[in-house]
Amino acid sequence: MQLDLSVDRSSPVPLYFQLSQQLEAAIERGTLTPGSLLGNEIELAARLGLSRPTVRQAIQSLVDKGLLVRRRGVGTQVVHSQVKRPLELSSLYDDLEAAGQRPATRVLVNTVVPASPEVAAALGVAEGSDVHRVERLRLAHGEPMAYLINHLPPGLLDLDTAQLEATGLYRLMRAAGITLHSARQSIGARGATAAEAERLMEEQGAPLLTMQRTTFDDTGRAVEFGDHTYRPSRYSFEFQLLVRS
Amino acid sequence: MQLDLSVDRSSPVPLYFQLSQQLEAAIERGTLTPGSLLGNEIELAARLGLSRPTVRQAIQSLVDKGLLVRRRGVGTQVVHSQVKRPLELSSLYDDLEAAGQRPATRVLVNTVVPASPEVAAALGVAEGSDVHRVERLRLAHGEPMAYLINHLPPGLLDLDTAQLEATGLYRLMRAAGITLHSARQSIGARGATAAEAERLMEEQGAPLLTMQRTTFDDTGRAVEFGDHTYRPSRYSFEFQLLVRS
DNA sequence: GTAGTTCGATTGTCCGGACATACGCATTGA
DNA sequence: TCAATGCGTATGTCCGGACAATCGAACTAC
Repeated sequence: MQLDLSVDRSSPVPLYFQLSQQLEAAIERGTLTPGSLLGNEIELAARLGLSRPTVRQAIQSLVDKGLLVRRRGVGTQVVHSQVKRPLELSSLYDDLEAAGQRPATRVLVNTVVPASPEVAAALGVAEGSDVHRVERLRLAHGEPMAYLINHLPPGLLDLDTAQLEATGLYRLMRAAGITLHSARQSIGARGATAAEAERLMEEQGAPLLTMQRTTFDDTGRAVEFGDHTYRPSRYSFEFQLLVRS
Repeated sequence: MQLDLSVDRSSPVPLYFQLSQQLEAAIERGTLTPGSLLGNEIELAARLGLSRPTVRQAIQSLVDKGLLVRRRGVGTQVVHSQVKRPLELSSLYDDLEAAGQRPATRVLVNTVVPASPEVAAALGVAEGSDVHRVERLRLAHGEPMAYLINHLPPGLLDLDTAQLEATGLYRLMRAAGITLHSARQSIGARGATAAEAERLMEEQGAPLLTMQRTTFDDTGRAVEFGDHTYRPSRYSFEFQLLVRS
C-alpha cells in the first residue's frame, strides 16, 4: 500500500516539519518497512504539491536523526536498525519516568555555600562566592539509586525544595526560561567512601558509577555543575549514538 | 578587524563547506570571539558572491555542531562555551592517540567461536553459528588500561592480528568499506572478577568501568559487539553533548 | 565469459527571489 | 513613570529551477 501523506497549508506548523513527522510516524508504525526505498524526492514533492527543497528539508531532518540513509544515484532508504534514543541531554528524573519507574526524590541539602575551587572553576565564578548547593537522594521502588550533588550559580533560579522533590532539575531550569545548550560529561567509577556507602545503602569500597557534568546555556554560561554517584546494580547509562558524517 | 572569507569556485569542495570550515577555523582561532554577532546572512552572501541558501547551509552546519546560535530578529552569535568533542562514535584507540598517549595493543585471542546466546542476539545471527572473537589488552605507558572483548559476524572482515595490534578496530572496518552508522552503548560499573583483576593488574572486587556496545552499519546490520572493561583510575568517558532542539 | 562503456535514475549543490515571523528598540500614550 | 504600540532587522519558511556527481544496471566489445 502506498503511504498517504498530506500537508495542511493553513497550519502554522512548517510544511517540512509536518512531512517529517508523518514520515517518522510511518517508520515507527512500520508502514515504511526498514530497507524500503522512500521514492524519489521530485515525485514525492509533486505528489504533495510541495517544492523539492521543502521535501529535502524534511528528509534531511530524519537523516540527521538516523532514521533514513540517502545514497546518491540510489535513493533514500529506511534504516534497518532500531534507533531509539540518540543520547539527548536528559535528566535522570526524565529517564526514570520514561522507564515507568515513578522516581522519588529526597532533598537532603538545599542551601547557599561558598564555592570550592572545583565548583568555582566549573561554574566560572569567583572562589568563595555564593553558590547554591543541592544534595538529593533519588530512589526507585523505595531503594536508593543515586546520590546527586549539584551546584548552581546564584540568582539563576530559586530552588524550592518541594519542587525539587516533585520534578527534575532540568525541568525547573527550562521552566525558568533557561535554554540548555550543551554539557560536558565525565563518566567513571570508583569505590564507595564510607559516607557514600551509607547514603546509598552499599558497603564501603563497593563499586559506584560516577558522573560529573557541567551544563551550559546558549549564551555559554555554566548553569549547573553536578557530581553524581549511582549504584551500578540499579542504574547504567544506556544510549544510542550516531556517526557524524 | 573584519574576517576575510573567500571561496574558490573552481574547487570541487562544496561552497557551503568551504565557508563553514573557514568560519569554524576563525572561531577556533579566536578571530570570531564568543558572543560576537556574525553579521546578517544577506550581507554575508553578497560579500562572498554566494546565494543566501548556500550561506545558510554553511551556518546551519555549525549550529548543528553547537558552535553557533541563531536567534530570529537578533542574529547569529558565536557560542561562548568551549565546545570540543560532540561525542562521536570513536574507538578507544583513536581517543588515546588523540590524547597523545601512543597506545599499545596486545591481541590475546583472535579466533572463530560458536556464538553464545548473548552474542547471537546482539549480532543478529543464529545461536551457535560461527563468529569472530577478539580479545585485546590495551595499554598506555606500559600499564594495562582496558580489556576489550569483541565479536564480529563472519565474512565481514579478515582480522589480521598484526593489524589489530597496529591500529583500532573501527579503522580496520572503515578501511574495509564498512560505513558505520550508529551504536547502542551501555556504560556501567562492577567489581572485578578474579580473571578480570588479573588481566588488568587490579585486585579482585576492585571497581571497574564497563561498556557494552553494538555497532551497526548503514544497512542496519550489526557489525560488532563489544564487551569492554576499563580501569577507572586510568580511563573515564569524557564527552560533550548537545541539546537536540 | 569478462571487462569496459554507456545511460537512466537519484541525490548533491547552488541560485535568486518572496513572504512570514519574531525579537529589540524607540516612540507614543496613559 | 510605566505600559502599549509600531518599526526596523534578522532569521524562518518556501518556491521553482538548473546543472553536477554518483550509483547501478544494461549493454557492448573483446
